[in-house]
Amino acid sequence: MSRAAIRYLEPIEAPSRGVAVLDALAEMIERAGLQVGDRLPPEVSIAAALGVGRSTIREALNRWEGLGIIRRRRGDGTYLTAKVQTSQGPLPTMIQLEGEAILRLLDMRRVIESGTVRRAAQNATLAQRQQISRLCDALLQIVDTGQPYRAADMAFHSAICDATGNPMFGQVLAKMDDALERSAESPFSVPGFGLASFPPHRDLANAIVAGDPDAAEAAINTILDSVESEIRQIIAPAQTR
Amino acid sequence: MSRAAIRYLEPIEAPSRGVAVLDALAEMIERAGLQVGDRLPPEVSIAAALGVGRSTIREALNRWEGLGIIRRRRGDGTYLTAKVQTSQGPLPTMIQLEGEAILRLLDMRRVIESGTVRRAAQNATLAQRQQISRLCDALLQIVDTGQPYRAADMAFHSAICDATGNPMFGQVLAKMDDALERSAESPFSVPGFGLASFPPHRDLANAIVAGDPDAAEAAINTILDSVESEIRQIIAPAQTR
DNA sequence: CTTCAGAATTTGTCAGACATTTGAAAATGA
DNA sequence: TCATTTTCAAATGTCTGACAAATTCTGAAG
Repeated sequence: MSRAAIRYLEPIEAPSRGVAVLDALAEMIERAGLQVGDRLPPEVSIAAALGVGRSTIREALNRWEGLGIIRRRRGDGTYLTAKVQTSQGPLPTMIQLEGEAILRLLDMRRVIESGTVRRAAQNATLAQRQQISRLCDALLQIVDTGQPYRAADMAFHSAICDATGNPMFGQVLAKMDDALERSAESPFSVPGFGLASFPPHRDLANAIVAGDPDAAEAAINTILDSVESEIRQIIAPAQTR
Repeated sequence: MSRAAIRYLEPIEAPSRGVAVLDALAEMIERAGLQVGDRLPPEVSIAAALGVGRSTIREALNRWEGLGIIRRRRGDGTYLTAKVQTSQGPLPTMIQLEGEAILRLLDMRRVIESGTVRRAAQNATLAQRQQISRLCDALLQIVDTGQPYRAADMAFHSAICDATGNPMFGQVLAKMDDALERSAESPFSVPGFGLASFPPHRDLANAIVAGDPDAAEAAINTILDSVESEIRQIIAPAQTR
């Protein structure tokens, strides 16, 4: 029964209830041991337990729904669709949740990027392969000299997307890039972010030029592995365990 | 003046106002030419122009705020902090698809679906595997008896998405489904569409239950192959190239 | 021209009400 | 007894109205 979970809620008094509500909810979910698929207490109960209006609860839950953390079904209830890890520390739970959303986005990106490089390795024209190799050289040189690499990186990956023959890959990856950059704790704002991921770029370019889809997929996975580990370090610095 | 922008809003009547409001807002922002940093019209004006309550507007804006698209300042207004990607997901709303665009979307879908079933085969819990197997049985029986299979098919794939542990896969695939259905030449409006793709569904369910990612990917590719060939037959006559 | 008080505007929150949908218990029928 | 239909309680979706709080604009006083 989801009813039992509401006893883990205490009235809140902090200013800016919006974020406070999310913190209280995250704590409740953890302490009540709610799992993915479980139903949350109804909005009216949550509102009553926290001593706030239902509108406030709904506004908070809307944000979570946008992030894919919960799913609501009219006439039924609200269900948990993703794991909520508060990490039990002094870290603001809200930040933590956004971090999990970033990791999910990156996982999504890994899938699309795998398909992209495979198709690029198979479908690229000779001119496109030369262009990719050239842009990779330019990118690595810029990184070596310590200059801002963002533009060159995007040009490199953009060329790969063009080589797939399906412009949708480029559009979708650009959207996901935007979403990452605009995130609350954008990894791109961290100085030196992503440097470890550049050496494998040479492997990726070589694999595409050689027309080897498996090697290209392996290379992009290596790149994304290092990016993911860097992001994990950013969003979970207190996980000393 | 942000006031001028509200004339691009027209009353909406679709069911489920929440998403309709976001679409209307995105269209307004585009048509009014609002840039990053510009102020949106006040909530009351938007609500009045759309003919909905302010609560509905606020719920929609809250999702955007959670995604970092807008920033709100109490007593001041709401400002655009990022280029609007219509609707909330990482995928753009591909409003009108026709001809080759459908095939490109299907190729995109093949990539995402491959990643989805692989993750489902690896991460699904025992209960989720049983649920998937059960839903597959129900789906095949419905198809055999000639009943409308759309709902059962969506339930089956939805269960697979849930099993990935990453709700974004479900969101993205649902959005692609919507795009296909809304398409000018929607394959779903063709009677008997997709029937050939159902026998391999059993293989897909078995592979996920057995936890075999490679077999699951092979099965989903077989399914999508038959769907693609059917779509080609539908759209090919119109393109007597 | 500068400064400051107050009005106007805008978002944040609350309360109550009704609509719509869902799920399950209860009633009905064979 | 079992299957089907009806009814009803519960939950989310939406609207209205109101007030609080913060910001910006306005205008008068110095």
